[in-house]
Formats: sequence, C-alpha cells, structure tokens
Amino acid sequence: MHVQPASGPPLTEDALLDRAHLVAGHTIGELAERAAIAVPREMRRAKGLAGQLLERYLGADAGSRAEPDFTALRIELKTLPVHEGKPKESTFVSSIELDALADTDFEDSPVWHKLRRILWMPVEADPSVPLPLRHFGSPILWSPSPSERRVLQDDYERVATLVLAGRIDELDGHLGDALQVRPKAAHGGVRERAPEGLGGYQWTGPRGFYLRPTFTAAILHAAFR
Amino acid sequence: MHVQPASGPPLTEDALLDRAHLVAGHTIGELAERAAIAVPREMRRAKGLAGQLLERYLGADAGSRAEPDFTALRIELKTLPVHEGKPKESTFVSSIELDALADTDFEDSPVWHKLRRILWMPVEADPSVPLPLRHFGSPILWSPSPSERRVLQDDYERVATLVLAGRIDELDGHLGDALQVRPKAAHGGVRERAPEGLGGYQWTGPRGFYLRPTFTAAILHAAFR
DNA sequence: CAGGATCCACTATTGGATCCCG
DNA sequence: CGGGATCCAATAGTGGATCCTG
Repeated sequence: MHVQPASGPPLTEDALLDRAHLVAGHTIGELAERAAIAVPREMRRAKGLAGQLLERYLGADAGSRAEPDFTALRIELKTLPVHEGKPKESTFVSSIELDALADTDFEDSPVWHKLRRILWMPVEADPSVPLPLRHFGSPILWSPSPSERRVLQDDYERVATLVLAGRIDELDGHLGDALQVRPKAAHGGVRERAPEGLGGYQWTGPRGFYLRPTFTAAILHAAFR
Repeated sequence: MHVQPASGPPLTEDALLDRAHLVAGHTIGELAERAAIAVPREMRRAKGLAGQLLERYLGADAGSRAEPDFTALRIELKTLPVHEGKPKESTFVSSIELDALADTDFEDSPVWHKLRRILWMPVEADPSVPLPLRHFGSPILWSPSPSERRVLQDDYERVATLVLAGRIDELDGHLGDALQVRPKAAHGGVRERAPEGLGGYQWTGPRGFYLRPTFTAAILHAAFR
C-alpha cells in the first residue's frame, strides 16, 4: 500500500475509483495491518471484515444507515467473494422493512437506492488460502442495464404484493430470479412486525434482499471477458 | 385400447400420429396386457419396457439397427419420463462409434438421423405410482428448430474434435450444452476401440449421446404451454 | 440492532454405472 | 452386443441460520 488512507469521503467517482484501484492486488492482511486490526485465519470469525476494511480505506461515510456507503456520490460498496471465476456466495443488499415495503415504490425503496450504482470489489475466496493472504481484485463500477433493472423491479414487486396481502409465510428464499429474500438476523429467535391482511399485524423473522450468484456472475463476466 | 395393434409399420406420419394418440391416456399395464407381457412393479427391472411396448404397438421396424425406428418415415420414437411437468431423466439418443465419428459430418451421423425428427411419447414417472399403472401422455412430433439444431451440431463437433485428436479421456458427461456424452454399456468392463492421435488406436469404454433434461424440458414446454 | 457478510445442512442435479430384451 | 432406457452415489446449488462490529 503506497498511499495514505482516506482522510474523508472521496469527492468524485474518479477519486473513489482511483483509491479502489490502489487496493487491487493487495491482500486483506495488508489492509488490516494499516488499520491496526487483527485478522483471524478463518472467515467464520470475521464474516464482514473485508467489507469493513474497505469502507475505512475508501472513506465510506454512511455508517450503519440504510443508504449507499458513499452518500454524496450515491454509490454502494460491495465485496464479491470470487472462486474459480465465479461468485462464491449470494450478495446481501439490504434489510427489508416489512411494515413499509408495500407502501414504497421500487424507485423509492432502500434496495433500489443501493442497487442503482455499486462499486464491486472482488475478493479471492479460495478456502485453501488463509484469510489474511487473500487478494482484492480490480474494482467494477456498475449500474444495472435496463433489462437487469426490469428483472430486479419485477422481483421486488412480487415481494411487495405478497407483503401487502399479509402472506409473510410465503416470503422465502425461493422468490426472485435475481433479487432473493432470505432471513437476515443474528440468530433465528429475532422477531419483527409485519402487515397481516386487513390492517392488522403479525410477528415474523427479519428478512433481507440478496442478489443470486447467477446475477453477480453475469456482472463479473461482463466486466472481465 | 379400442383398436388392433399395428400389423405393419405406419405408411404416413398421420397414420403414425393417429396410432400414437390412441395410446395417450392408457397405461403401461394395458399395453403390456395386449402384448401378453408381464410388467414388474419396479422400473429397475424393466428399464426399457415402455419404449419396447410402444415400438410393437406402433409398428416400429428398425429393430436393433442404428437408424430411426420408423425407417420409411425416418422418424425416431422416444419415450420421455415426466414427473411434475419436467423430464425425470436424460434421453439416450444413440451409441457413438468412436472409430467412425471423426470422419462423419454431423449431417451424415447416426445421431443426427435420429434427432432430425422424433415422436416423443411422455410417460408418467412418479415413483409412487406402480409401473403398470403409469399413463402415457399425448404424442409430440418434433423436429429441431434452427437454433436447436445449431446447439446440437456445435456439441457434436466439439466431441468430434476431441475424438479426432485421440483425447478420449476427456470424453465425459461434462461435454455438451444439449447433447451429452455418457457411458453406454451393460457394465463398466466393456471395452471398444477408439482413435489415438496419429493413426493408432486405444481401448476405452463405449459411450452414447444423450439429450440433457433442460433440452427436453424446452420441447415439452413448447408443446404443452 | 443494522450493516458488513459467510456458514453449512439439505435438496436438486449431474453423470458414471447399470439393467432387460432380442 | 446394440437398442430400449433408468439407477443412484457423488457433487453442485439453494436457502435458512449464523457470526462480528460499532
């Protein structure tokens, strides 16, 4: 690493991309050392580490809010674990506020605000490589194409329809061609409120939107072929 | 079954289709009874039974030769096991003559002669239904569309290239988007001759061409949606 | 708890092996 | 054996459960 860390958020897309390119080819261990943070050898004990190191290094300023990491640039930062050329996992995009979802158009939704422009940072995800030695790849600054946007919006609207009808029990990982619904909580016991048919409510587990690996694989492929 | 069995091969496509439509809705047990053949309750001991009963009932005349079942009409008969709307298995198309393959253009190949026109007979494949009680569906007389043909030919030619180069060890089930290569023998000990690089030969297991379920699923879907 | 994500048990699919008949 | 195919162990993929940090 030959530059100083971010002293504040980048002011332009180019400035952000420049910083991101400096990370390419370096390792999680190197970035952690700069931040004086210890790196477990196993991902299991540090699931979000690479993403959090990048947030610091690149100057993300959203904190734990439901908006894109680089607030002024409206760009979301996502790491993408890659093994043998393909995404190893689905990508968490945002939590779902079940009580607000049915009243929120896709355009105004937190999930679309995050999806509309993403800075993808590929990270080596070969299980045989210890976590500190895994390399970052070259950044991909991506926005959905019109057809990608259509797929995402269709998925969103099918979910919104179910939530509006109070059919929360049908809200599971089978939904969505690209944008999937999955549990999102520290453990299975967490409960939150959701609509229930005619203005009532019910309690259910928190859920989030995820991008399926087939979708992110297409992004990777388009960027590097 | 309200008609007599075939006394000879059908003379026209329409005659063949008429006979095939008479089978739709009837069961394997009914067809077997007409032929005075006993039906095991399990498919395991009668893997090819439905196909062989149909050959007799419909008047196929190719016997065990490497050409379409209805020789005059140049139509191949294939059963298609269907469960919950989808093909349950891949479809065997033809054996591969490794010693001849590299010298045979797709157009002149046994596999293309079988693929160019197929009478598909869907057969119920729910494991919970005893074999004799499984129903036949409505026949589908199919020929590949131009794009389907392109996919099939591309797959064939990749295989031919490998065989020509003597790279028989690479000839396995991973090949082919639609047309797959798999072992085809009574057991693993069978050997046959194949080319080996510069005019020599080597011994290997017999292989056949199969259609992947994704490909036959598209045929089913196009016919019945 | 919300945001950063991956873990991993289970299911679905694949593809090598096999079964019956003439 | 070649033609009629399916069986089933192993692998790939899905989706519910979980882990760390501020």
